[in-house]
Amino acid sequence: MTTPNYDMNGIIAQIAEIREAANLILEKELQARGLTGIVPAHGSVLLFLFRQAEPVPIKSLVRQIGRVKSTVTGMLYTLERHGYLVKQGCDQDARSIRISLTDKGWALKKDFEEISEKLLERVYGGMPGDDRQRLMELLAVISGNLRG
Amino acid sequence: MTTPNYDMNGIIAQIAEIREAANLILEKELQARGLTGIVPAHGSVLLFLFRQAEPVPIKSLVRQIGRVKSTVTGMLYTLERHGYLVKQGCDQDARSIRISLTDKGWALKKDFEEISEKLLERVYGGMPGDDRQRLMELLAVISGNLRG
DNA sequence: GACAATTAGTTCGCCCACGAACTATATTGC
DNA sequence: GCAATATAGTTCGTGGGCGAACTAATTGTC
Repeated sequence: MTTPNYDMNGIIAQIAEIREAANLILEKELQARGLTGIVPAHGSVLLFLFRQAEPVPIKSLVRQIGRVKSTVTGMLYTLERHGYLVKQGCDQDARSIRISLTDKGWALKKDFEEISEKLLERVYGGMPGDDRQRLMELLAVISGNLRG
Repeated sequence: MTTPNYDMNGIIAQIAEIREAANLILEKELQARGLTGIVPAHGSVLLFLFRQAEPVPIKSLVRQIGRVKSTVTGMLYTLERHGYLVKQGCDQDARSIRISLTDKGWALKKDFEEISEKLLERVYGGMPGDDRQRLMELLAVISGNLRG
């Protein structure tokens, strides 16, 4: 269960495996902290909301996090149901709904930062700084190749 | 939709992005070839079945591909429904179900190989061989760090 | 041989993820 | 002013992914 074994396209399989392993670690850490209802996929939503001082329309969230509207609708429903955020109507535009974190939501910020740092340490381990740098450069190249 | 933008843990975000981009390319390629009902997640299942000369119990598939039983049940249902594989009872063990590719399933082998190669070229682009090697080494380190 | 413990698979509930269709409001054009 | 169009979100159907509970058959034990 922990280690996928399909050896299709070397790198891509390797990359998929790393991503899954990282997600697993995040899930465990969330669980260890008793943060129910939060899953790794919520990370991008939370990170975005942590940067907002005021309620923001869902639209701007969607624009930022690289997820489709309907997916966002679902995640927001989950986060709202667990009391991490609230929705409110907008006076200027009746179609728009503005979302903001509750106190319970803001309380995640510290956990988020701590968990992120912890994961990062775990990922790199004792890898030297210049190797880390090189790795990021090479990944950036690949990312660019796929984007083009 | 193409470029997720959450910049949480540099590498992990980068890795997640690459994986998603690769999946997107695979989906497009599958669609371009008219291979309906097949999604990237089926890759590990197919790769496993391509290596089997005879019907194999689901159990051994589960052991190999790093997915939980219930997930495999679902994927097999999909692949069966689309005519890529068949299930048959086992004489020795009435609990066991043996699966095997149909002709339509075996026909995927060629596509699979071509698409894999194409993706690999796309991923690496003009990256020199020693850089590729170095990248794989560094990824292996990270993979090891997460596994431990 | 009877009963307990394993094992193989399925089912169910929950979640992310997508696209297509839909509702309701806002804008634009004339 | 009003019809056409664009925009914000939701809903629905499909599918992967997980864990927990369940069924049925097998194996182990006494």
